[in-house]
Amino acid sequence: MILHADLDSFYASVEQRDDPRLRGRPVIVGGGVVLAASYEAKAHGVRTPMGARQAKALCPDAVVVPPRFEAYTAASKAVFEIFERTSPVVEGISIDEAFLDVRGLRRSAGEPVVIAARLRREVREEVGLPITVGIARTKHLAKVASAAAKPDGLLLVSPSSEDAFLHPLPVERLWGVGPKTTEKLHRRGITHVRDLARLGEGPLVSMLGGWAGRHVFALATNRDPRHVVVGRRRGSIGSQSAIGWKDHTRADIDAVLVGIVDRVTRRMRAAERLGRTVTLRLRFVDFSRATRSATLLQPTCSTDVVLGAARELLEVAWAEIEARGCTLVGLSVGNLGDRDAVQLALPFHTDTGALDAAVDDLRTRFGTSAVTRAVLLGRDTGMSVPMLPD
DNA sequence: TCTGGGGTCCTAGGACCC
DNA sequence: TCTGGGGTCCTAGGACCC
Repeated sequence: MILHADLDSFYASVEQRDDPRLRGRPVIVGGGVVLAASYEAKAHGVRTPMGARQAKALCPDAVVVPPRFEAYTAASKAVFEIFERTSPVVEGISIDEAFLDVRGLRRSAGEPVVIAARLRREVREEVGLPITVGIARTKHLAKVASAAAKPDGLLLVSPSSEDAFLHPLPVERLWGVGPKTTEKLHRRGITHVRDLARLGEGPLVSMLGGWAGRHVFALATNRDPRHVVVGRRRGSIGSQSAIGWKDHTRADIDAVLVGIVDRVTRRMRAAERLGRTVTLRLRFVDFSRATRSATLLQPTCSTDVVLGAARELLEVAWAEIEARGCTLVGLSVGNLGDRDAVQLALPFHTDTGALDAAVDDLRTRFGTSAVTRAVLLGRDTGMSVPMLPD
């Protein structure tokens, strides 16, 4: 069985832990925007990412506190230490959640429910934070189960009750179905998971596209072969900055760019990572975005090299920015692409079912992100898999 | 619901190579 | 001189997640 462990309202819970006056009160972490809201605040309809003004209107009693990222990082580290000693197979998803594979631990540690209850108790006692755990046979079910059990809960979806659990859920509860997909489905009268399962794969593929359609159908029919992958490393490091509504000169924007590039390359050096692709993301007043990227001949973490590339990209983009007649309000630089790929040749497949199975197999063994390309060309395929970290 | 900063994954098309 | 299959790498954008 797989556990999905998810800290509740993480940032807000850390604030309530560290300041007793905040306990039992609605707490909002953030400045201009809500980064996290305690359950007391959520009860008033406060959500993330909501503007602070709107949040205050919904919940006038809320205490707004600025974020303390060092405290969250430290708390996360402490919780992950508990994860690691609970199971050797832990896959971190973000600062506040992880999957734990507890198959094979029955003998030494007990039933999954017992392991999960102990995990919750230890996180509460040792780190002082509430955490919710979903338990199921697959990652997806465990994830959906923890969401259903929040806050401070524990939910086991037993193998015999999987469809009964999944089918009555609204489509947007599936992990990977966001606002756009939900809207597409709702327009066609598809509101619940059981509707997706009944509809079949074909109609979903024509509605949502190849991958998305197959993915959503697989989740709705409770097929999720993904394994818990240990030791995943992030594939990119980036930083961004909102630069405000007023008009900016080239010099203003360049100053922001210098700051962002400095931050990114510092973090790259700290993480001992190199990148080859510099990506410049621009955000406009109407919240549209544009991306410009350039790939260097050699991977680097040098501030000067990345800044040079970012400046060139900005130069190219500038004309388009002006043509757009839109004020630039955000800027970000990311750097990625240092994964060294090795080529794998797949056996010759004449039917897509066998090919998909082979691809799925690689994905479960190496992780979804590891298999970067699987092209079906006629009846042949090529695929590249990056070398795994040590 | 009108938006912060950090990410992941997939798609489609073009340049280029043999 | 033109056409073609098979393939890699790069760029840009969309959708999603926390």
